Order: sequence, then C-alpha cells, then structure tokens
Amino acid sequence: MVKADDIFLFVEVVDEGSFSKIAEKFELTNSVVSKRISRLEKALNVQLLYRTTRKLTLTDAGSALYGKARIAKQSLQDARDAVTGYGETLKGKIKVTVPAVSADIVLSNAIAEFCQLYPEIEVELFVSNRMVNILDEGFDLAIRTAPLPDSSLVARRLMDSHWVACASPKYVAQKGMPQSPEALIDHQCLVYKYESTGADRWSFEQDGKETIVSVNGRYQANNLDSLRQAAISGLGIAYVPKVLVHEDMLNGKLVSVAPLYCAKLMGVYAVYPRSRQPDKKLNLLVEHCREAYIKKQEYFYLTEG
Amino acid sequence: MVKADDIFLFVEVVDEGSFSKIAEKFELTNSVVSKRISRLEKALNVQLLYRTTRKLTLTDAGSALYGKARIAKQSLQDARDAVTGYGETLKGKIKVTVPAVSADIVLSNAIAEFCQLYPEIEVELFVSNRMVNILDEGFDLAIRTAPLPDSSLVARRLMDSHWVACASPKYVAQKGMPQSPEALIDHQCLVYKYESTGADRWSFEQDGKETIVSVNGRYQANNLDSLRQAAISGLGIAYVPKVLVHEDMLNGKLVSVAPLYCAKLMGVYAVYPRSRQPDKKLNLLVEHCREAYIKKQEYFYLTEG
DNA sequence: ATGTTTTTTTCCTTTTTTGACATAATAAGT
DNA sequence: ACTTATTATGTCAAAAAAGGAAAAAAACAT
Repeated sequence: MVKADDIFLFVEVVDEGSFSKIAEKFELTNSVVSKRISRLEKALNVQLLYRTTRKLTLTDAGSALYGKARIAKQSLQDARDAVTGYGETLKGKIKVTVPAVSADIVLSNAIAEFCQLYPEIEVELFVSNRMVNILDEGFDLAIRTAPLPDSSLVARRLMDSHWVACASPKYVAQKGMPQSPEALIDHQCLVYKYESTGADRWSFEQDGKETIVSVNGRYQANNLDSLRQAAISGLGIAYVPKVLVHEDMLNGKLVSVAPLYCAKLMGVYAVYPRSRQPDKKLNLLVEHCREAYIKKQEYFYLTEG
Repeated sequence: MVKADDIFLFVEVVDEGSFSKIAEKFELTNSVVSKRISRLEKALNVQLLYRTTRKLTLTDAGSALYGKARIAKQSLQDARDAVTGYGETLKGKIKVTVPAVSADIVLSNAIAEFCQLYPEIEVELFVSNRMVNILDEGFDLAIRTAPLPDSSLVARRLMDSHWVACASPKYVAQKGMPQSPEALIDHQCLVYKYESTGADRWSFEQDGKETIVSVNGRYQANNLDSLRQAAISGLGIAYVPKVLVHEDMLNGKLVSVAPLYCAKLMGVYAVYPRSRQPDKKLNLLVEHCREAYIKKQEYFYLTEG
C-alpha cells in the first residue's frame, strides 16, 4: 500500500522544503504533490510533516523516514545508473560460443577485427562443438550451423557454407577420381572428429536430392586445418568448408572430388536469446561477422568468376 | 518513467525465480507481474531476464540491477520500519513547552505520573513563558493560557483556572481589606515576572464586567511559589492561580482579598500541531493532564463544598 | 507428436492519478 | 492593522493506469 515513489517524492520535498518547488521541478501540480504526501502519511499512519503555507517542518517520524529513505533513494539511483544505457553503450563483455569448425575460418579474424574496432568491448570466445545451453551457461551469442536448435532463441543467418570433398591432384592421380558419392566408400577419407562429434557421414546433393555417405577413414583430426594439410600431402579425401580450401584449389594444391555433385549447403547462424530490448553491441558483433562472411563470399565470386 | 516498485518487484521475481510464484505471493495475477517486468525493461531500455517457461535467467544488465536494487530495497524497508507504528507505539519522546505559571502547579505532578505510567515514553519539559513557536522549535505540545495563538495548531481546554488575589490575615489586619480592585493600587502587590513578561496588570471580573488594575509592587519574583511564600509572610498581596493557594486559604494562612469580586477565569489549554494522523502517545499525555486538572478541581469542590 | 507448465497477449473493467480551479491559511510588506 | 503574495488543500471531471480473466503462445518433458 505504501508506494516507494511516494517516499522518494517525500525525500525530494524535504530536500527542497516546499511542495510547490518540487511540483515545478517534476512538472506536477501542487495538488498532486500534496495528495501524494498525504497518501503516504495515511499509508504509514503517521504524520511526516507539519505544514504551514510558508514552511514545512519535519515531525520526528518524518525526520526518521527522511534520513533513511534518502539513503535508499541514492542506493536505488545507483542501481538504475548501473543499467541505464546498458543496451546502448559499446562497453562490456560478450560471451560467444563457437563450434570449432567455424572458429577455424573467418570468425577468428572477424572477432579480432571487431575488438580492435571497439576497444571497450570485450569478447570472450568459447570454442566447443558441444551444443552448449546458451541461457544456462550465460552466453550472449552462439554460432551454429543449424538454424534453430532451441526456439527460445533467435537465429540470424550469417552465410551459406558449402562443404566440399577435396584431395590433392597426386592422390586423385593414384587412386582415381570418385565418380559418385557412393564411390567414396572405397577411398581413404579424412574424418573430422571433435569432442566425440564424429563427422563421418558426408552429405552431397544435386537437384534437391541428398545423398549421405558413411565414410571410412584411418585418419581423424579435431582440427579442420589438420585435415586440410593431410589432404594436401596426399593422405586422402577431406570434407571441409569450401572457404578453408578455396585458395588451395585455386593454386592447384587441392582439387574438388566428385565434381558432378554439389557439396551440401550448410547455413551458418548467429544464435542469441530472444530479447525485446536490443543490445546494441551484440547486434554490432553479429553484423560485423555477417559482413566478414559476405566479404569472403565476394572474394569467391571474384576468383571463381 | 521507471517505477521504483517495479524494480522491487523485479528483485522479488529474481529471488523467487518465477513470475507466477511472485504473483501468488503478492496476490497478483501472472499477467500483472509479466506486464510490470516488461514495462521496467522498456523503461530502462534493457533486457533484464531471459524467460523460458521453466526458468528465468538474468542478463548481465539484470544481474547488475538485481545486485544493487536488492540493497536499495532493504534500505527502503529499513526506512519504513523506522516509522511504521510510529503513531501507535507508546514509545518515543514528547517535547512539551509549559509556561512557568502552569508548571508550578498540577502539571509537574501529572507529567511525572505519566512517565511512570508509560516507562517507554520520554517527556522533555521546557518551561518558558515565552511564546515559543511550536513548529519551528520542534515541540509536540504546548500548555497555554490562551485558546488559539496560532490557527495551524489545535487547542484543547484542560481546565478553567481561577486566579485570585490573596494576602495573609496579618497583612489584611495591618493594611486593611481592599474593597474594590481599584483599591489595590494603594497596596503592596507582589508581582510575577518571568523572562520580561511582567504580570502587573491584574484582572477581575463580576457580572461579565472586567476590571484591569495596573498594580505596583516592590517585590517581584519569577516563581509563583515565591510570591505565595511572600504573601504568607505578610509582605503583600499576591495574584496567583487559585489551585496554588487553595490549601493555604483553607488552613487560614492566606485570605482572599477583594472578596466581592470574582477573580478572572483563565482557561488552560493543550495546544499541539494539527495532525491528520493521530499520535497516540500525545493524546494520552493530553488526556492524562486533563484528568489531573479535573481531579484537582474535584478536590476544590469537596473542600469548598 | 502430445501434453503440461509457464509466460505473454488481449480485451475489458475498475481504480487511480491528474490538472484546473476554488479555497484556505499565513508570512511579509506597507 | 490591512493588504498582498505565496503556498497548501479540497473538489470534480477527464485521462491514464492498473488489474483480472481467459485465450494464446512458448518451452519443455515424455
């Protein structure tokens, strides 16, 4: 029944020593101030001020309330100050979880750039292929390769990531070029494995039809770049994001395998909690990553064109 | 725009970890809690909680607000506790200003009795004939002999005080009994004087007609009892409250002078600030004083009968 | 997929708050 | 003592806000 804001108004009135001054200051009418103070007195069942038209005098009770409420008021102001402009300021920490496959490629650079661009924003990167619970573990942002693992989150597509199977020209010359996805079964495949997430099922598609092949491989790595190096050295066929091996393919170190089939298209998404209040720095980071991916893609077009 | 009570509701919600639990606890509906938290977020322009149906998770901003607001909430609670029941409890101090003439008589005893009756109430007595400004000087109660010196105050009649002129039988025998008020001019009058308030104008009335006499006196005192003693010793005629000399007159130490004229009737009033919130202990004290006066008057009736 | 629990939205009613104005009170100036 | 200026309060009608019920949506669990 006692309204906190009435108490704070009372503090203001005491500070100023006048109802009307406070009314003016807060753009209220005198009667409103009068009524709210009266209401407070009624709610507390105690007289706080003796009023004459010229002077306000604190009662003992009023004095006691004033002394303590002043502190509370300041304290609450501090609390408010702590969060005002929180969504707007370009300060603070962003905790990001990134799957290892994505961290390897564009993102690391993009985030490094971002940190240089906004020196007051701190980014904490947590690389893990484990599907972390963003909310539970206090992440602000996750990069994912599936659109919506959790519907209380919001997903924004950053890019479409093509994955390709590739090998060194030497390997192809020795073992022959597989003519279909199924033919990969008889080849030496380099398998990505990270935190028990074995990616030994490779996906290809053409004309909307998807073909999944369970491949075999004696060589496994938890790092895509290691797979890439292994492929270059002729160890076998690697299935990796196109961006990773684009240059190798341009300068002939690697060639695409099963050329008749388009490698599967996988989206890369920024996933973050659904918020009705926008967090500016978070949006900036997401946007920065998206642009980094777009630039990378433009680079493809230029070199592939 | 940000409502303090919304912030405190937010603190409650975080403590409980659920909107609906808090709704139940405070007898609100879920929708109200939801709306108020949402409103708070909108007002602060920041997301405070991530909600799922199973769990509420604090955002960084929410966490910052919670930490500080919790302190403010406790602080405000302390402030409220400091005054709740203030008007009802029989504790605390009552500052009373009493004119010397009244303090001399019944009041001192009455107040002493009152203090014994309510051990937790402290009474601070300030004896002064100066007309103190109750509000300015922080008094809770004044005893006055005039009904309403200040209209922002409230006055309650405690008793009607008769003042009488009296002298020792010896004095009357030597100097003669004055037959009219005017005759007092030729007599040795004992004048009450306190803080420059000279009471050398004595008032008598009969049949509604008032006669004021400016008396002369070589003996002045700031204490009515001294005047009484002086009168008993035969020094002259004293003009004092009847209660003061009632017993002296009964046992013949003093006799009333100018017996044909009734001494003036003066009211004794309790004067205190007009308060819309009753202060129980103050009312108790006033009532106690009133009863003390009434008892004293009953005693007169019995002995004068 | 289905059901359950929790939050949110919607729509409507009730309550509160507000400002304008009139009134009352009083301190200060003349 | 009289006037004047300032200040607080009461009243009333309009506006705003809060509140509640129920349906909808969301998030999980199974």
